[in-house]
Amino acid sequence: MKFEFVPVDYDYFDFEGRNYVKLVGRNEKGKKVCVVDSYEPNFYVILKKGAKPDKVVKKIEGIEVSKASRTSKVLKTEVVDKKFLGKDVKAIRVFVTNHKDLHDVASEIGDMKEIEVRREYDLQIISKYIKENGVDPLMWHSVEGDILGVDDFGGIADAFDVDICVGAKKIMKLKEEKEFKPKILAYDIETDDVELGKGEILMVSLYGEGIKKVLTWKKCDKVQDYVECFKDEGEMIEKFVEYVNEYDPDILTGYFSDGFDLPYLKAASQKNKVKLALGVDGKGPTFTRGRIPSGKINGIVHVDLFRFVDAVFSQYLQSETLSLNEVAGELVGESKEDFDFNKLPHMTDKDWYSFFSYNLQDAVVTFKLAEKLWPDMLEFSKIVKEPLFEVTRDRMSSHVENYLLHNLDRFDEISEKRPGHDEIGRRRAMGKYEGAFVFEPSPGLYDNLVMFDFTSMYASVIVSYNLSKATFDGKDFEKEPGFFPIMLGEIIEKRKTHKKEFAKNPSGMLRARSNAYKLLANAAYGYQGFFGARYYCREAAAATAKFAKDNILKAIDTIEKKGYKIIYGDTDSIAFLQGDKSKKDVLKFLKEINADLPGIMELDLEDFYGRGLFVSKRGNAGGAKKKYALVDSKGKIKIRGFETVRRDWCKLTRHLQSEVLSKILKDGNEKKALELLKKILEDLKRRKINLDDLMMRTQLRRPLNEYLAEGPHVVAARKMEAEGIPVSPGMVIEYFIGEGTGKRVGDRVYLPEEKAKYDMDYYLNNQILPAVENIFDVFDVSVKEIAEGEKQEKLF
DNA sequence: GCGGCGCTTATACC
DNA sequence: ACCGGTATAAGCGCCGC
Repeated sequence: MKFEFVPVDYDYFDFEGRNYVKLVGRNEKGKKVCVVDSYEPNFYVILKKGAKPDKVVKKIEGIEVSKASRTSKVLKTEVVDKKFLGKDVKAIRVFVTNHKDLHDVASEIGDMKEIEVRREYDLQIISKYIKENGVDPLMWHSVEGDILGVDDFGGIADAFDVDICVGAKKIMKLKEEKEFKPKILAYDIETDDVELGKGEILMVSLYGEGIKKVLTWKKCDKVQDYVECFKDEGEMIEKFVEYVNEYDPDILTGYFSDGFDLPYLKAASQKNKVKLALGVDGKGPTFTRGRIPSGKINGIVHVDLFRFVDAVFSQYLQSETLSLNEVAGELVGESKEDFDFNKLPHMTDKDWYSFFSYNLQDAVVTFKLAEKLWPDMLEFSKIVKEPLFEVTRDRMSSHVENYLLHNLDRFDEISEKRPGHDEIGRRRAMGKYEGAFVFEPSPGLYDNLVMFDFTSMYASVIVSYNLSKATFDGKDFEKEPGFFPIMLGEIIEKRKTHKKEFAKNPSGMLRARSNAYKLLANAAYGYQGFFGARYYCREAAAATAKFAKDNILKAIDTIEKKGYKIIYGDTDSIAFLQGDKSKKDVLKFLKEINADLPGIMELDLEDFYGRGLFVSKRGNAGGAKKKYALVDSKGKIKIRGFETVRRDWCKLTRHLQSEVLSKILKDGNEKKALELLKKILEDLKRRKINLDDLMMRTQLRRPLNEYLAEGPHVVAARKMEAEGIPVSPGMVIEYFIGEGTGKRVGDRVYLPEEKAKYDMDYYLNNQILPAVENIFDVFDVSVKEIAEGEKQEKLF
C-alpha cells in the first residue's frame, strides 16, 4: 500500500538481534499509523593520512562481540572518501548488527597504527536514522509498504493500539510543504501533598478539542457538568487512561509534568495497582534518566511545556518566574484561577467547586499555551531535525549541535565525538577568556541620543572571520570557509529572509521559523565555548569575543572622529549624542561605517531616543555600566539594569523607581519625581504601605545545606521547611523584613503569613533610598537630606 | 562591640 | 553540567582593633 505520512514519535526495537525504527504518526486521513523501518547501524573508522585500509578492513570484518543477551558482529565494511573537521580523509564505514554494540565493536578494533580515530558510535540511533534515511520529524512523506501481520516482528502490529501498522519498503519526503495539525490534549493533577507519592491525587483535569473534564473521587455532587466522580483514586486514574486512549492525541501535554504530574500518576497507579496504560503499546510511561527525568509515553509525545519554555524561551520572556500563571499570562494573555491551598484540610462544598474549576482552568491554560507554542515546537523540530520529544526538552547547545549534525552530510563530514569525562574536566579547568567591551558612561541626563547596534554580532563575527574548530590550525583561522561558519551564515541568511516574509505576511509559522533561526544564531557563539560541545573550540570563542571587541572599539572611534559624543556602549551597541546633526545625516554616516565593515558584519540603527539617564555606581564616583533608562520618540521607556527590573527588590521600591525614572525622562527634570518620593516616604513612615508591596522575592538556587552564607532568603526557606512546606532549588522564596533585634537582616525575616510590623528603617535605608539616591544625585539632590528633613518635620 | 573587607549570592545585560 | 563573559550590589561572616 502507499499513503502519505507524518512521523511524530520515534522509537526503536530489536528483533532477532537487529534494530528497527518504529515511527508513529498520522496519515493523510488523520488515522494514527505506525511505520516500521529497518536501519543499518554503522560507524566510521578514520584512517591516518596515507594509511592503507586493507589490513584494517580485514581485522574489522572478523569482529564479533558477545554480550549476555546477544552477539553482535560486523556485517560489512565500505571504504569511503569523507571529510573530518574539514580535511579529506579515507575512512572505513563499519556496519554492525546492533546499534547498542557500536561502542563495543569500536573498542574491539582497538588502536592500530593505521587508525586515526573512530567516530559516530556515540550518536543516538534515532538521530542517525533520521540523518541517514532522511525521514524528518513532522514532515510529510509518502510511504510504500505492507500492512504488518501477526507473524511480523513477533506480532508487534497487534501489540500497538494504532489504526494501521505498516512495514516500510520505501519512504520519500513529499516535495511540497503541507500543514500538520496535531491532536493536543492537556492535563493537570491536583494533590494534597506536593511531595511525590506522599499524598493522593484528588483530581485530574483534561482539556482538548471536544473534551473538557475534571475527574475526581473526592466530591460527588453533580453541580459542575464537567466533573465526573469515581469511587476511589485508582478508578479515577483508570478513567483518565481511558479518556486519553479514546481521544488518541499526538501530544499529551502538561506544565511541569515531567517533574510532577506524570511521575505522581505513575506512583499513584502503582499504589492503587491499576495500569497507567497511556502508550499505544499498552504500557505506562517510562522515565529517562538525566538531570531532570523525562516522561516518555510510547506512540504519544508527552510534552512538558515548562521544559520547552525554560530551555528555549525563558531568557526572552518578561516573566519573572516560569510559573504557568506568569508564562501563560505573558504568552496567551490568560491566567490561572486562584485557589487557596490552605483550605485543603477543611474544605466546604463551595471550596470543592472552586477547586474543580481551578483544576480545569489549569488544563485549559496549558492547552492554550501548547497551541501558542506549537508553531515554535514544530519549526524547531523541522529545523534541527530531531523528534518533538527531544526538541521540547533539549537546551540551546543541543539544538545547535543537532542542526550541525543533521547538515554534515552536505559537507561529507563525519561527526566529531562528544567529549568524555576527562576532556570535559580539562575544558572546564581552562578558566575564562576575555569577553565583551562595556563603555563606562558619565552619569547624567542626556537629550537626543542615537543607538547603533551590530546585527547578530557574535554570529556575524564567526562567519566573517571563519572561526571554528575545523578552521583552526592550532595558531590561526584558515581562509577556506569551514562548515560551521558556512552553516551559521545560512542560519543568519534564513533568519533575514523569514523575518522579511513575516513582515509582509505575518503568520505564527513564519514568526516561529524566523525566531528559531534567530535563537540558533544567538546560541552558536556560546556553543563553541561550551565544555560539553562536540565542536568545542575555546580559541574560536575567545577570538569571536576579541574580534567583536575590536569592531565595536573601531566603530566607537569612527563615530567619535565624526564629532559625536559617545555616551554608552555594551558588547554590540553604541549610544551617542545626535548633537546638531539631522537624522538623515546620522543614517548617511551609518552607511559609510557599514561600507568598511568586514565580511557580513552589519551596523544597524537601533533607535533614536529623546532622553537618556545614566547614573553612578553605589558608593563610587564612576558611572554604572548596564544600568540606564531611555525614552523613545513615542514616549516609551526602556529601563535596563535598574532595581525596577530586578525581581529581588520589593514592589514598593520597583514601582517608585520606575515612576521616578519615567517622570524624569518625560519632564526633563526631577521636580515631580521628588514630590512622589516625598509622598512615599510619608506613607512608609505612617505605616500606610501594603505588606504585599514590601515582599522580597529571591530564588533558591541550590539545596539548603549547600549554602555557605545564610542570606535572608535562605533563612526564610528554612522557616518554610520548619513549617512543613517543602522547599527545593528553583523556588522563589517570599519574605519581608520586620521589626526585631537581630544584627543580621536575616534575623528579621518573616514569611508572608507571619504577623509582624514591617521594619521601617530597613525599607527606608536598604530599599527606597538606595534605589533613588543615584538617580537624584544626577540633579545634585540629596535624598538622604530629604529623608532626614521628613524626620525632622515629623518630630516637630 | 564595631567597622572594614573579602566572599557569597542573586540577578541583570548583551 | 547541559551556550559565553561582564557587571552591580546586598548581606554574611570573619578579622582586627
